[in-house]
Amino acid sequence: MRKGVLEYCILSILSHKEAYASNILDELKNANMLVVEGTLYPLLIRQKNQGLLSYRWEESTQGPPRKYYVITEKGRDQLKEMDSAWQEMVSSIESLKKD
Amino acid sequence: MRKGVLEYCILSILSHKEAYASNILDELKNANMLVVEGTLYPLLIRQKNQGLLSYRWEESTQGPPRKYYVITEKGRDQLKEMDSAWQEMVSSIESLKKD
DNA sequence: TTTTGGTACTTTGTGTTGCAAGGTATTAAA
DNA sequence: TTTAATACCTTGCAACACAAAGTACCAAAA
Repeated sequence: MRKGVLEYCILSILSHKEAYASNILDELKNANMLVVEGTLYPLLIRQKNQGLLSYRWEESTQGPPRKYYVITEKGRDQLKEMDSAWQEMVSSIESLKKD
Repeated sequence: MRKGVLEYCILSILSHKEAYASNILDELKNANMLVVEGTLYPLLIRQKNQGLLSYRWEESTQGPPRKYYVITEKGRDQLKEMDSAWQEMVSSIESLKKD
C-alpha cells in the first residue's frame, strides 16, 4: 500500500536534517513506516543518482564510518512536487469515499 | 506515487455500487486518479482471484456484454483493513512532516 | 452481405519497486 | 584472534503499473 511513498518519506526526513541509513530507519519506524535495509539502501542510491541527494562520509566512534545523506536543491524542488501530489491523492481518496 | 493505492480505490468504488471497467475508469478519472485499461483489467482479475470481487455478465444495447464487478464480503473486510491502513499512512506522513 | 466504427475485455513485454537473504568491511572488546 | 556490533551493499524474486497490441461482440452504413 505504501509503495511509491517511501521516496517522499526519505526526502521529507532529509529536508529536516542530514542523516545516515540507521537514522532514517529509526525515523520511519517511529512514524510506523517500517522499512528494511534492503529497501532503503537501493532507494538512497537511486535518489542520489537522480541528483536529489548527496552525501558525505563521517567517522564514527562506534564503528565504521557513516554515509550522511543531504538533500539537494533539486531534491527540495522534487519534495515540493511530491507534497502537492500527496495532497492531491489524499483528496482523491476522500472524494472517492464520499460518494 | 499512487502505486499500491489502486486496489483500495477499486474496492471503495465497488463498495458503493456494481460497475464495469469503463465505469470504474470514469470514476477514477473524476477523482483525478487516471488509470489505463492495461492497469485496471489485470487488477480486477487479481482481486477476483483473491475472492475480493465477483462479477456477472450483463447484455448491453450498445455493444458487447459487460462484466459487472461486485464486491464480496471478503472484499468488504479487506476494504475495512485498507481504510485503517490508509489512515495510518496519512498519519505517518503527517508525523514525518511535523518534525 | 460485407465493411466499418464503436465498445469491451484480454494478453504480452518492460521497467520499477520492495523485500528477504546473504555478503563485505570497520571497529572495539573479550 | 576471535567475537559482536555497526554500517553499507548486492542479488534474486515477486508484484505492480503501463504501453501496446490483440480478440471479440454488435449495429449501422456501404
